[in-house]
Amino acid sequence: MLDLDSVTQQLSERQFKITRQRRAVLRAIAGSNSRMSPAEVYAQARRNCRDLGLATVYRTLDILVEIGAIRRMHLDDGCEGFAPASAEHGHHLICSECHATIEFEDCNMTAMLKRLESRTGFTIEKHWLELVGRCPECQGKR
Amino acid sequence: MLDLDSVTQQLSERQFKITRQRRAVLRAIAGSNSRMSPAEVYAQARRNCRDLGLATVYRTLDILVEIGAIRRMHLDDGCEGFAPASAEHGHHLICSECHATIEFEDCNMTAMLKRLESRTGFTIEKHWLELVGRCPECQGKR
DNA sequence: GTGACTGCAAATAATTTGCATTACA
DNA sequence: TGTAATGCAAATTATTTGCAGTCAC
Repeated sequence: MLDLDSVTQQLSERQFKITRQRRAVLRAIAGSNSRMSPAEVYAQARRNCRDLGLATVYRTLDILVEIGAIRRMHLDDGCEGFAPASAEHGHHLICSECHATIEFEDCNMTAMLKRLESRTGFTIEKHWLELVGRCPECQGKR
Repeated sequence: MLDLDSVTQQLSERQFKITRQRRAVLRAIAGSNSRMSPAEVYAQARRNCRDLGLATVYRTLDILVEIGAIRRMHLDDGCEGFAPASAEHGHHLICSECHATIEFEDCNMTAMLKRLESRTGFTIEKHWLELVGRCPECQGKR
């Protein structure tokens, strides 16, 4: 879930203006419980802001990633999905059927990372983890 | 690393023809120690096969993903990187500076996945993990 | 021999940019 | 009011497709 007030505040602090268009994009993302493509965000946000342009959606998504309000995700068919990222260090669990998306934090990988660092000589800076499965509602389907 | 002979054999078994172009693409990927974009594969493979077309590279990469010889990766700047995937269940560790790529298998997540399944009600089908860091050679740089 | 494979060019899709205009703060 | 942000259209980039010719088996 995305907390509109706190994101809005963050935008202000960073000197970004709170425009009607940005508000519409935020509401679109906050109102969805699944990861969205730029086109989906556009379609949804347009309902609240009829003169929104697709380019603005791209520009806004970039800003939201920059301030950490949403996170870029990998999708099976390619890339460029976005989902809210409320947690400082969060990952996503996505339903392969309906794309419902849940954020979780306890990935518990420090021990494994340490082991890998000493084995490879790499210094690991970050990790990227996504889980794909079936949400409770979709488990019967297909 | 990519074992040319075994991939070639897999291609044959699946009734794919071993063409000069496919060989060049395979050699390009096998000869690199880092993840490559389609354009990089094309540039490299072209050195061994001057009349190679970019479309063929795309078609070949699709086939290689299909037979599991390489794996699609997420890159920070977007998507569509490819790296060899020799292990049945492997993940990648990528250097953020030079893009050197190492595959590893022991991700050790079963306990965490179980916990998450019971907490969320999801059935987790697969996970996607990538680590980004600095390889030994690049640790001084920047 | 023949069907899968190819290069090329054209088509499509996705994203970014330039610029005159608008609207936050 | 001044400047960042916008919509639109054009430009760019990435990927896919159609098709006549080619080549692996």
